[in-house]
Amino acid sequence: MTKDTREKIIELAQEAIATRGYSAFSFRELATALGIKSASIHYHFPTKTHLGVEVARNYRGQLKHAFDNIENGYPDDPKKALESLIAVYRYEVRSSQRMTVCTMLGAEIKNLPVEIQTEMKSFYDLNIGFIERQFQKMGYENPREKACQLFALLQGGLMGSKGQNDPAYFDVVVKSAQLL
Amino acid sequence: MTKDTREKIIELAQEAIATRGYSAFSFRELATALGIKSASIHYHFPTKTHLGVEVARNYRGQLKHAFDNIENGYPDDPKKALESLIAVYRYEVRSSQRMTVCTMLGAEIKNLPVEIQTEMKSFYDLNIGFIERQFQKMGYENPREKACQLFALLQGGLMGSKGQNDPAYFDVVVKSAQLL
DNA sequence: AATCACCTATCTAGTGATAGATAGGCTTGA
DNA sequence: TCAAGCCTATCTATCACTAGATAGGTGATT
Repeated sequence: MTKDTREKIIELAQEAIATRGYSAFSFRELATALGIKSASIHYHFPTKTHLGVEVARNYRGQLKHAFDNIENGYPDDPKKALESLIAVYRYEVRSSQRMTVCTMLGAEIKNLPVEIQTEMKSFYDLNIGFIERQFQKMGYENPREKACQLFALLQGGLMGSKGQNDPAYFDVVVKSAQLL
Repeated sequence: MTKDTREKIIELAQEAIATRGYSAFSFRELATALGIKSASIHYHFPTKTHLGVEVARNYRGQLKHAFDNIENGYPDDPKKALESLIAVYRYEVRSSQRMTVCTMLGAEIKNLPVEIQTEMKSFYDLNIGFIERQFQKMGYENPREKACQLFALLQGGLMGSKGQNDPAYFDVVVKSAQLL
């Protein structure tokens, strides 16, 4: 019951961060959305930094979980696994107003409390690690490098689609990943 | 003399936006840096939106100017022209705390006044247009698509380098552009 | 040449709104 | 009974923004 509130706060904060950024969301706005008062959010998270860190950790967990699922689903089909990842991004491009938490916090990084800055590295490690493993399975010679390249393409493609308000941009960009 | 103040405000605001974002910079901080009062900034720019639009326009002008220079310098060497563009990004990666104005405002887009959102499209048109022209000169079959791909790579590479605090990431990412 | 009107660029002092944060009290269920 | 969860009420700091004043320069009229 009460645990729910805490989780809902994290969920809403995550959505807000991915959509408008860390510095642009407020306790009051989350509270209003939840039908409670901003003071009550401080009960669960003493400071905005605490909440931010928790969102980051939560996001990290979701990432890990999603990657585990994909890899369990396609243990011997790395190409399908990569396509699943791309499909997630494509879905975000087409159906949401959001960036990725990783992308948004990455852009804002110089304006974040150090505790959150620290979390950033793990987002990249998870994403690139997942991609790298697929490329390994595919027998590529420089799986790590290729992974960095694909991930940059995904991030750049997502950002560009939103910036130009053109979902097709993402598809065009990702097309070049067919040189996998 | 006095014209200078206005220009210095734009300059400082641009730096602040590229570093920490539109929603994270304040009139007071610019004023303090200039040794004046925030009220004086309102003399030059009635609202934050006005200033933001002016920064965007100014940035657009700088972009255009930089691209013109490169194209005049290498009218018959599109490869060198592209290398010049990449060198600019590489320099930003290694020597500054900044993102690009285009990258930063792109991430924040859902939190920007519409007047500034509108400017975004022109950043992409300029960047991608420049790259496309070089690919045309190089006789590529789908210069526009290739241009989108390279630009996404540059944006993603810049963001990733900052997010991981690893300049080498950019170099690794851009290496894949050697398939030009 | 002197005066009057206006402009530029800044100031002081303040507005109301909102930010994150805190102290202390009420309510409810185990 | 007592702690969890949320409340009211408030604080301090900062936000963008405004009103009104002032000092110094420009320029035209007399």
